[in-house]
Amino acid sequence: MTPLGYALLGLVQMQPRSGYALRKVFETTPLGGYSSSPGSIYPALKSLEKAALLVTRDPAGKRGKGEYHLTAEGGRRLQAWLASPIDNLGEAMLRFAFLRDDDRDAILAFLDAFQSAAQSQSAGLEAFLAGDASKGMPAKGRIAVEHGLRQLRASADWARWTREQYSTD
Amino acid sequence: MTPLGYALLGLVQMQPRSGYALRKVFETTPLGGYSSSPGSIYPALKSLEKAALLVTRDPAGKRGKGEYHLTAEGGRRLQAWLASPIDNLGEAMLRFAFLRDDDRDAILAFLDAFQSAAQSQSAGLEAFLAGDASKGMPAKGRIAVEHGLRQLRASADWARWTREQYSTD
DNA sequence: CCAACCATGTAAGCTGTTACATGATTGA
DNA sequence: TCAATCATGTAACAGCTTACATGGTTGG
Repeated sequence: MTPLGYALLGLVQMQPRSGYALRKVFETTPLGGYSSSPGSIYPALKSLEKAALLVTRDPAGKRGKGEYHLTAEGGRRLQAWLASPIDNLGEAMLRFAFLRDDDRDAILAFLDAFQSAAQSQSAGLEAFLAGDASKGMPAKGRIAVEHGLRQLRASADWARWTREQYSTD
Repeated sequence: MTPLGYALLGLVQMQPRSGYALRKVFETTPLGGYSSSPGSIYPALKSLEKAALLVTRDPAGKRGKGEYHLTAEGGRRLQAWLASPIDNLGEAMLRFAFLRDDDRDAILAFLDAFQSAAQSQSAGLEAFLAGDASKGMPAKGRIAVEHGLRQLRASADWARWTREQYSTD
């Protein structure tokens, strides 16, 4: 499953939607980074449907076409993804957006894991800069790595800040 | 041309290398984010060679196989890429690493453009948060966007900091 | 001599991009 | 009625990932 697939599952879980409505979300929000254009979304929806993670249900009073709903298996897969260990910080942010609002424990656990992943990646870059491997590198290479470090620190700061929001209210 | 292709051109320009040596660079530096494993690098090298942006030259006293060298056209393509307007900040960092150290003007121009791209993307996210499109969004969605904002601000800060390094020495 | 590393590839499969195609509905 | 937008797709192509295959060289 690709990030796009999980994004679709997550959006449908929040609220059943038609393919077109899902596309609109990607077009009008920063989620757009995970997709673009019908050429990826419709095939992805088809494949989720074939895998029985989504179903189209027709009615709901509206005259429109079918809306996608999450199946039980789809819900399980989404949950498993949300709870899996963090390896990729970019994908992790997508996960954060889909965590259940009422599951405070999961949110706090996520934030801790996210912060510690960011810190350990920072430590990796620092070790790289301190080590032999970076010796032959031109100055701008090292400065580019510094950019990566600043990004990781910003991520860790975000996690700290967000954790406060969630624990002190 | 993909980022990987440009990364290969840039590395070869810094110093002619064999395919294996190039792979090692990706394996042992943070540049690794742009590739992995032979399955992408060797085919990419072949295609750059077919496009006449790289050539293999055998000798150099060493008994090893051929090393890749940049052709005149390859140099032009690399230059054009380095000088093109910034649209993607991630790719821009790759470019920064390959800017010529002696071309101070280009470096300063890059940093200005990078900073202004980061700021304009920040402004875009802020506008999104202030606008109607974000109204229906759950709280965690907005907090995830805040993460994006912090990343962009960290990028802009990096550009300011780096610019100082380059102008005051 | 054998393990490790040098060194280069190929093939299958999946995703995503781009670009095009189609038809229905609706507001001016 | 005509343009815009709703709504859904398909086809060609390129790129990457994974996994496998193959041989040479070298240090212990």
